[in-house]
Amino acid sequence: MIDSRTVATISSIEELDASLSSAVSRLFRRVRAEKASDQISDSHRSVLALLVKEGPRSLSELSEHQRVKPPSMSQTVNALVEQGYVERRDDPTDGRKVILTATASGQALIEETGRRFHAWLQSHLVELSEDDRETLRKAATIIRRLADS
Amino acid sequence: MIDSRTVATISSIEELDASLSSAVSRLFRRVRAEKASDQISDSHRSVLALLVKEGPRSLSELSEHQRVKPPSMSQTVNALVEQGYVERRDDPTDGRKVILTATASGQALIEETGRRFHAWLQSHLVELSEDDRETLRKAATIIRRLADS
DNA sequence: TATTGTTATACTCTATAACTATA
DNA sequence: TATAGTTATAGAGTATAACAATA
Repeated sequence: MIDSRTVATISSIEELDASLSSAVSRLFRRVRAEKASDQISDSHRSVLALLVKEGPRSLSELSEHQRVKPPSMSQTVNALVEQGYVERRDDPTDGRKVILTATASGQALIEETGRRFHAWLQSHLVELSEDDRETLRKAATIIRRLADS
Repeated sequence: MIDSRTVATISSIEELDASLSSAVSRLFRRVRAEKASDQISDSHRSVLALLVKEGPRSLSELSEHQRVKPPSMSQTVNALVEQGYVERRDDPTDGRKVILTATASGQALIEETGRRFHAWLQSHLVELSEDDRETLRKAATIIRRLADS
């Protein structure tokens, strides 16, 4: 049964949907623009950041996590190894596998990249009212739940 | 001067930054995954959606809006014209310009794409409490302000 | 001269197919 | 046989450089 209250809810959900989609998409583009002033590409940084934050991984683990095929990840890893950001060594327990580890230089790069973006976002967050920040805190939790569901 | 209260604010802003960055990034990836089940690529759809929603544009207007160089946009537009989603005609008032317009087929494609994604998001939004939706409404406004600043 | 757009060419990231080496 | 990874090759999207046409 659809009464007037249900109709109001549907309409407000469509508006929320449109508003939220647009806002998130704009923020994401802004994030990308900040990151773009970097030496390293988005996909390379994303792999390097995973190795820095979550430790060594095999090639297939990386390719699954980034949702690319193994040959693509192989190429990405090659570039990172050549640039000295990642070290590749054989897995002693399984000769088919390789273990990819971020080097000190790779760690430093990720920290610098993060520092720059977060400096941008934080400088804007600090200008908000505490009420607005509290709203964003709650929203982040809700958005994360939505994205993971 | 940094007192204990300032320190507390800095720390909470760092946490909000981390939490918000992560949540937005996850939602965006989820959005992309929904869209990926499409015939048309992300960059092409983005251009077509602009023409559908905001009306005819010149090539340089499109390239500026999407932040790509004119030759790249020229190629994107070529593909959309070949597929029948966009019509290209000369600007009667300025012989250098071209006017790009979405065709009926292009409009239909964007509507279908939107329908599918919004169905996903809306189906999740209706499951939230009204309080959570109100939080998201406020957050969308704040996030948009952040992204545009 | 400056602006609008196109063509030619190259680079990056991704994919599929075919292969090697190991389990 | 199945799994982990690499090499070869191709396609999509982007860029720069050089160009043509118009203002």
